[in-house]
Amino acid sequence: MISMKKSPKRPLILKRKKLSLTQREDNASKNEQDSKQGDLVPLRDQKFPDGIRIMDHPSMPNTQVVVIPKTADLQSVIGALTAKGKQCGPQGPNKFILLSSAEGSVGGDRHEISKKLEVQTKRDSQVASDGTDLTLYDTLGMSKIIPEHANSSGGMERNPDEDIQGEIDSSVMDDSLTNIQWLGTMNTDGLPSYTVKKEAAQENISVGSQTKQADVEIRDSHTLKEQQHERPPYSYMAMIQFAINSKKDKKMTLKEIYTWIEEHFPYFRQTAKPGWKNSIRHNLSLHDMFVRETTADGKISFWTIRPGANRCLTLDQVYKPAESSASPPMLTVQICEQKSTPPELTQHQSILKVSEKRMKPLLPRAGPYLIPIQPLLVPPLLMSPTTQLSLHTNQNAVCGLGKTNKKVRIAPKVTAIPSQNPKEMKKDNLPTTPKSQPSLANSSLLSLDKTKSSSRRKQRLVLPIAEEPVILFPESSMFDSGVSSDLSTLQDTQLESPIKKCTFKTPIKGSHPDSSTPSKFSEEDQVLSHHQQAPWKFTPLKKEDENLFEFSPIRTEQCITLPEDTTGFSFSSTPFKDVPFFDSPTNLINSPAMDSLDLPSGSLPESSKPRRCSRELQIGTPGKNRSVTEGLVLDTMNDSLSKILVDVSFTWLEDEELGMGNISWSHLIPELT
Amino acid sequence: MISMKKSPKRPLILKRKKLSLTQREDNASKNEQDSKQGDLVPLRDQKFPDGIRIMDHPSMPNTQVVVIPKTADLQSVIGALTAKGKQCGPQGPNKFILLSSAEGSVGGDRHEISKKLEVQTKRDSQVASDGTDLTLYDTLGMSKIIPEHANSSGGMERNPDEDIQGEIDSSVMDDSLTNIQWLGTMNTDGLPSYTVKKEAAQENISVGSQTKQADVEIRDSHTLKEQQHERPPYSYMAMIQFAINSKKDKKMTLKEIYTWIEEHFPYFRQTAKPGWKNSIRHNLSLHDMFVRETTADGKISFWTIRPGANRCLTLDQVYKPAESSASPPMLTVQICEQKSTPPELTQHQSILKVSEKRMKPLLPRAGPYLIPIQPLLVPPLLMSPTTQLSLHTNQNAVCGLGKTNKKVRIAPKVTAIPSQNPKEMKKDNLPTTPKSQPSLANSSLLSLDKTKSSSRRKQRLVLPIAEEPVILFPESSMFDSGVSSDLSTLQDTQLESPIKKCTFKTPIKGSHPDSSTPSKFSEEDQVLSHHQQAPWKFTPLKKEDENLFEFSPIRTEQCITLPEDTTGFSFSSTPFKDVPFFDSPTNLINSPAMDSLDLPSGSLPESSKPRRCSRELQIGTPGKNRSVTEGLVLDTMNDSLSKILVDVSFTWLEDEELGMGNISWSHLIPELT
DNA sequence: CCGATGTTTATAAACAGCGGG
DNA sequence: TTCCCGCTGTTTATAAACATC
Ligand SMILES: [Mg+2]
Ligand SMILES: [Mg+2]
Repeated sequence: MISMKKSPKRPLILKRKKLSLTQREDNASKNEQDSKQGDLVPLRDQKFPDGIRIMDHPSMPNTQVVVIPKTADLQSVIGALTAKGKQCGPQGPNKFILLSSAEGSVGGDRHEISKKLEVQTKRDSQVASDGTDLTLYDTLGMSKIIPEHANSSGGMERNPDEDIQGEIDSSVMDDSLTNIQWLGTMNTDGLPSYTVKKEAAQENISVGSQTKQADVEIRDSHTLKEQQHERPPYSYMAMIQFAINSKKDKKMTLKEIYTWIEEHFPYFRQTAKPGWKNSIRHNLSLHDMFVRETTADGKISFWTIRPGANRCLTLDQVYKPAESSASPPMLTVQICEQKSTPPELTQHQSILKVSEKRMKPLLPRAGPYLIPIQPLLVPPLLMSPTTQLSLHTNQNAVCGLGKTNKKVRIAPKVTAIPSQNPKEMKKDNLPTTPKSQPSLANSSLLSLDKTKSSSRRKQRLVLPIAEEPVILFPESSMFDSGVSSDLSTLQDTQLESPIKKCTFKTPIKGSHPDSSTPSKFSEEDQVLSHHQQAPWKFTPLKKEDENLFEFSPIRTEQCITLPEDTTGFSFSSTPFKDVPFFDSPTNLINSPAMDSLDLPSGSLPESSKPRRCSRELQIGTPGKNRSVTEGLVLDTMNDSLSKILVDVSFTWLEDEELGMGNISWSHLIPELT
Repeated sequence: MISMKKSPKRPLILKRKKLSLTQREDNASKNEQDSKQGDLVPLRDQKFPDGIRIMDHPSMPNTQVVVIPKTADLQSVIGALTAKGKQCGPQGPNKFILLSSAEGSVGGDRHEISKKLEVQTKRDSQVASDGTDLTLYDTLGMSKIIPEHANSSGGMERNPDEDIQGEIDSSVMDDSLTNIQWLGTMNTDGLPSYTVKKEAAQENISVGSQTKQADVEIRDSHTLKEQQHERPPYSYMAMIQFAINSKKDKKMTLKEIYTWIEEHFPYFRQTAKPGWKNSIRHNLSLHDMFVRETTADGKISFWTIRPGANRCLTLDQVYKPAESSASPPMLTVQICEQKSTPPELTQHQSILKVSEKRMKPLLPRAGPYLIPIQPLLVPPLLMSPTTQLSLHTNQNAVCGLGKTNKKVRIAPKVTAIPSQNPKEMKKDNLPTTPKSQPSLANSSLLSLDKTKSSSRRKQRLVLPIAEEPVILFPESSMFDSGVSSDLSTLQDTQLESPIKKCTFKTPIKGSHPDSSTPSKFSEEDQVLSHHQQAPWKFTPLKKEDENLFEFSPIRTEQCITLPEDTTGFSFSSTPFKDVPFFDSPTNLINSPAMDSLDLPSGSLPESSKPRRCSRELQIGTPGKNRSVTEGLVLDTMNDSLSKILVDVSFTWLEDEELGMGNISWSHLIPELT
């Protein structure tokens, strides 16, 4: 009761999860190629017959980009690459970014904007409310999460071990609803309708005037004024990036950022508590990705995105058709502007915003997070059945996904189950000795809540060599860009409707475990008892199980801070071909171990210009000539295969190279099963 | 009402504040030495006649250490250094660490531990409750804050423009009380006495067994068991450092950290909500200073402090006598273990834990923050009266402090006004159009609350040359070590006693301004109305005044991540004379501009040992041979003069050099006025 | 003196991964 | 063996306390 409506505090994360595909242990000796799954092609000899091209990634150590023709056998390729990666070990290429050299637009690949925000060059038109989203279910653990993959619209149960494998499911999930929600209207739960009208609302525009133009972009949209506005599915970090990147010079004052966000996300003007601005400032300060600059006279402060950290995320990238076919694709994964960041980008989730197709508002975690794909695709490829994988490797080794598959949303398809689909997620494990977090399980709308699971980043880095030199920050940073999914209204519903008489603390999670990550529920209990001293303290330290982690990369871009040129590589607009990271990709194939420190820095022009990041150079058409393409990341150190969206803008990879167009691995995947 | 007792969420920060001493604008041409204040001595010719020695700091760029005999004219020296700094500009030395070569123990310099925690080698004994703390008042803005500098014990008002200048005031402020509070007992406000007994309490010890020994240190102390325990004045970050640094190998598992903290700070075992562990984990992940390592087999994770970021903070440093007279002093500012961090430490607050004298629990911000000293000391030295300084520069230019002086606590003296001194802080500006935050002004105990102010770090970096090369991260990091002050119980009192009928929202802060930094009060208002939708949204963007900031350093240690040796410079114990940073200090005097990148790295033995931070080498007597000495930092780029505590352990500065002993600038300062 | 802007710290939470039962 | 649960880690959201201008 205390907490009224208000959207869920943090955007509920939709899909994440690291899929372990192989054994990962050090039985590398036997898994070279005898991965008893059959068709293990060329072995580790990169002489892929199918016209596959492999080249080193210009900025990420131990990473290679593999361009595969659509006709190639993906499974074979993955098997071969995995073997190669395993063979090379931590010092050789162990991460592969797979791109299709053919082009194919997935069914439901492009969506319509569903609203007017940033209308421009929309491709085909498919109303978001009916948008066909590509949804995948991963077959990992989390058994309690029922598929709830509704083929038509309402979410009905789906028994496990079923479809899960083609995965490209353009069913109109209730998710479509969610997509629209955040745009306004769609108020879900009946809350006291406190339409606190904010009459002023226009000074924002006036203030925005200082910034010349460059963001004349939207503004037309909102026909919806005093709605209620759902919270957008983007994190503050993502929205700030959207805002800053919308300016040609990539600089914005705090006020402009406020204004931009308010204009593009009415939620913050209409519904959000005033504290949201505090959060914006907090994010600007907290993330070293955001750097404050000042005019020469020190009179004005601008916020910029640290060169090298700017993935040039823009709202239209995730919200608009993206009209990718425009400019030449280039694999800009993270190089963008700087050269001074050798060892940082290593992480397997280092690419770009993931999973949301163009113009899909409700992206399932746009940040650098990986969007895992079905594990069954790969497991068969290599290694033995992996006797003791993480947990579920075995069960889903067969393409028939057993129950317990989690839904994973892939880029384009927005069918993310809106909020009104009472699909019972395993609906039976509810009342049992509930000890897990939320399972509050109230009837309607909360189904999705428990269902989605996600995956973060770091954690469990298989540490190449343990105590080696140079490894100081093995995988380091790969600052995440913050776009996340949400599905909102879930949390809320739980809070508001459930009157939760004092004792109605679904035993689940009533007494917090020692590690005590606060849960919404335990908190509520507190509230009920009026902060009644709560029997805190649980004689700590229950067990002793240590986890096996490794090094954990430092989370903030190391950024050698050397000369820090930046001038030439703003990227974002005109594909800077001037700086050929690698001219001939082919001759780089099979490049041996490249230490994490000596990667790209040398290949860039050492014009040690001090600061001035990418500023002037990245003016060009904002968000235009960048095209996002689906790709896969194979991390042999991790034994993971993840789906990503690659922001293609790589000099050496011209249009003809990778077919540009919206390559959809989702289409390729079915071929494997 | 909702929020019961519970210590204030964040340790209330005691003293911080950057004092601007000069005009800072670009009228540098005229301020060379004609600072119409008279006695501007040797000009910028470093030929200081008084036997002053100047040497470059081994790790901080553009920083020199100046050792001044007690007999020297401080004012003159500062004036000369300032002129020099201004002359050299951003590329030359512009920060000076001033140390006294004589030794003098300030009155009330050493305090007793007041409790038993870590009893060992206490110097003289002066009970903390009666500890004579050195307190300064800065004469900056914040007019509402009355001096409340009680010469005896109770805090009585003191009219402005008075004493403020000798500043070394050993009056027994009620602060002494505060010091003890957090040790246990001292429960201040009457809270429902929920002595939730934690019977188990011993498993912690059992768990701690895995860590051999090395932290047998305390454990004796608590005669106070089921007290109520005040929250310690240290941040989580600081406590984690205390914990990790207590281990010989500087590694700890999460559990061990939990245990260590619980054992040393009963508050977390007895009083804190279970969420504190979540906070610990959060801090470990969030701060890149904490790095997770894993055993070769990947079975166990240890948390370590990133080499180069470890200031080797230990609880006994801030809580024990420190018995500094033991080993030879060495200016170890931040070198400690690594060499690979050239450009980071630059910041003017880069030294060590500040302000708390030995064994003072309630340190006023132990982190890298600077403890500013009286501004009036310097203003007269240089520059014109600064016609339009920040705000108050003029008014306090005279040593007579006008009203509006804030209290600033200096290292040793703990007299920080406990919580029961109803000194009316300006007691008159209370009811006026209250718009400021707390001024809730309930009778007793809240006086101190509003009084203390502090100072953060970054913000307003005068940017040496604006768009210059190399300046990429001007002052960069200087990760703060998190020790902060608290004075606790303040916040609480406000919350509990004031029943605050729903409408009793002291108009003060009732309607939040546009920037809306949430305030405790507006929150309470919310609570009263049961989260009543609150009239959010305030048509934002009031004025337009831009601030004049500059670059703002990235907040997390840049750490070049090169070889990353670390082996040799653990520091902390035996003064490593083996690594003479600068043999002959004198010949380094007046060293010209030294770029921020090429400073110390060359002077260290390049044994590029990969990781293994400082681990094995810094075993020695924990917290023993380091001695903390007061010093001043003159930053000519900033025109600031700040008082710091220097952890002396610098090879080239032997005992005889800087008299070791507790040099107290507070004593020197009076000479200037 | 206040409000906008910046910096940090504290807490709560949502998840992911893993290991033990 | 499975599955569930708790501990460990990672991030994001918010509220706050301060600082600076
Ligand atoms: Mg920042
Ligand atoms: Mg960390």
